[in-house]
Amino acid sequence: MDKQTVTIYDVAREAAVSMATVSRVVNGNPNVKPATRQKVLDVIDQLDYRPNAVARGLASKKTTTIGVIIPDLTNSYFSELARGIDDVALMYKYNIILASSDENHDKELQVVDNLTAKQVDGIIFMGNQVSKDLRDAFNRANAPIVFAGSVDPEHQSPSVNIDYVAAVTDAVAKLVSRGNRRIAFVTGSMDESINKDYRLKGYKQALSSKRIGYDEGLVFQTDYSYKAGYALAKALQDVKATAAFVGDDELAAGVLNGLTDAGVNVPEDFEIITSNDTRFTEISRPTMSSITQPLYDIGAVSMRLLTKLMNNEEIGDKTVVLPYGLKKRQSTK
Amino acid sequence: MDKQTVTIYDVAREAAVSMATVSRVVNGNPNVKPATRQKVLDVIDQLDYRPNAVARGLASKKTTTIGVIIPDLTNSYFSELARGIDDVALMYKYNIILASSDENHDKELQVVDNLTAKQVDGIIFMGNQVSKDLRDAFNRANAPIVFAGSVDPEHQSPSVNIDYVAAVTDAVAKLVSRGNRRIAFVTGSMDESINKDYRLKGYKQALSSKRIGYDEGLVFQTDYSYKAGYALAKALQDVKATAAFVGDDELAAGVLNGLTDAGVNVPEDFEIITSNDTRFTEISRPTMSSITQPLYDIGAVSMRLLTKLMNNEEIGDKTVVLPYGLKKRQSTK
DNA sequence: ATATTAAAAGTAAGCGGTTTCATGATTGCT
DNA sequence: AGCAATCATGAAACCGCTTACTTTTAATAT
Repeated sequence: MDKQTVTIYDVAREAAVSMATVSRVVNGNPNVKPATRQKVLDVIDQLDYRPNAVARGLASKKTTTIGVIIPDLTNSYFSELARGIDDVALMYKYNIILASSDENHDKELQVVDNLTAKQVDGIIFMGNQVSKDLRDAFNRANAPIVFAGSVDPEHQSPSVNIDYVAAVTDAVAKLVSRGNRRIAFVTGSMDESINKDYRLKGYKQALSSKRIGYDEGLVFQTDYSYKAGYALAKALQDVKATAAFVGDDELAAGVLNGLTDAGVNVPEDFEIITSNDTRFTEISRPTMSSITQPLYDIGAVSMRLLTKLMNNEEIGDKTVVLPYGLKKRQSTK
Repeated sequence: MDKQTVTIYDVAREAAVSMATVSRVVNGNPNVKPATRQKVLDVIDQLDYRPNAVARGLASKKTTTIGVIIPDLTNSYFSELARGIDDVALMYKYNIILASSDENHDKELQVVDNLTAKQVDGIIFMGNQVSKDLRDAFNRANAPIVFAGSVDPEHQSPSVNIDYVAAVTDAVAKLVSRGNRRIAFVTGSMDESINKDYRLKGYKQALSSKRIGYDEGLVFQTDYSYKAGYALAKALQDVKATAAFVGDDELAAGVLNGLTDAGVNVPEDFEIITSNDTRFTEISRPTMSSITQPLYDIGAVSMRLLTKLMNNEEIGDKTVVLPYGLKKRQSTK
């Protein structure tokens, strides 16, 4: 059944050297005479030897595998991050064990323990609630963690982000400056720190700096889906909002289309700014103005940071903040 | 540095049994006296022992890890499949090593060898060209492969799909029945078997059954991106096409918006049917008519099939064909 | 030539489990 | 009570590689 696999031992025998020597050439250890190295290399080639990564992992305690915890694969925001992660992981020869969390606490816990059992060398976490349990699980993992495009409210773990507060402040201020007084704040669950502690803060900040009162009735929490956004159209009209900041592009597309289908003209009667500048912002009609963030880079930088951590390199600031912007498209005047 | 990890040996000592016994209880082997089992379980609990999956993998030659080769994480078609895969993988306790191929041959090759080195128990492949080299790499992997939402033109590997030929035939026939005579065929590279051998066949079939000549000038190959589609608008008008079948939703959205922005009314002046029924079809305006496929299920079934294969279970037909449909939305009359 | 040092190669002990096989403890029967 | 059959456990080999340590070989110095 099993195809005969050739092991380091076979190579050693065939090349008439010890396993140690073979291991050395495989690992690029310089303490090998060129002639010997060549001989071994030839045998490796001839036998088509391929080192068993599992054995290697056990012996060296390094698996060259990292875990990536992602709330939702099908959400562009996360998949763009993942792409950045993936690319630099490849660059540094790490493999990725992808683990979906569905933003579900128990699942996250289980997933982390799982990754720990698999002895990953590091973990990239996307998600926005970190319970004590989860923190414990992280610690058990005995591997560095970095938060990618996700915020660690307690600033215990390294993370790479944009300045969410400032970004939202800017976005909402823009809406205000266009004369909007009743600006809805539409995001996912307020249990998520990014919403509760960052975005909402930016929202309030923008309002108060313009002397606009905060009205809780304008705050909508729902899930990050097109459908959820679409369904929100009526409520938005009911509260007489004339604009909205939305925390997710797909959600924003839903809001946009829901409103449009309800006969509301965007941007004339209602302005929308969304958050992630994913492809949805271009595809929808009207196209959507958005906060822009370097999604790919957030992923890439996270992974790069992780490699440093795994390498025990000194790193400066544990939290890196990437620049954001505001892109005007058709959903704002 | 390293946190003290507790091993099976520690548990054995503490519980005053042998490692073998601990191993047995961990693995649910029935040959353990209930009292002993309980004692061991208690110690495991007390010591917070967690088996090292790498060691396990080496000893048992099973890693409970599978490889998933995906051309593009950010493409909804694939990420929807991946979600299905992920869910049932979780169900069966498998972890996923995600490997992006970018639909690039060399990368695919490297990736497969990589997964092989990591001793994955199985592989799910998405992609549409299988060179001899790649086939060889698959064989070396010594692990079952299944093609998910991708076609193996030589029918050597198990796969789960829809009937692409029939689906495209239906779609194009629908366009014809609306009176369109010049129907463009817009997809990705013709190097991909799914395009060259399946979709195109369906296209031709639909035309010839309606006695419409095949015009190569109506066939467009490009990459699966919004931009590419958008850029195609002019060419589409130049060849005087009045409708198009498009092989990817994002691409279709590009075509749609490109046309719209060029002043062409969809569907009045130009009808579009796309292929994957992803969320883009709902978000665009007008919404897009599409072939419907059970994306999640294709992924899920693929994974389920893989588990059977890994388990050496007898399976009936190596290629499972799931039902497709046609969903009329606003991009067709 | 010989002593000293550095470079190259080998030995073998793990890494943390699984699993085969042997052995001792139980149980069932007559 | 005596013996076979069954169950529960332990001993130890092994999975395929890395690595600390030792030995051998080569190079340089004296």
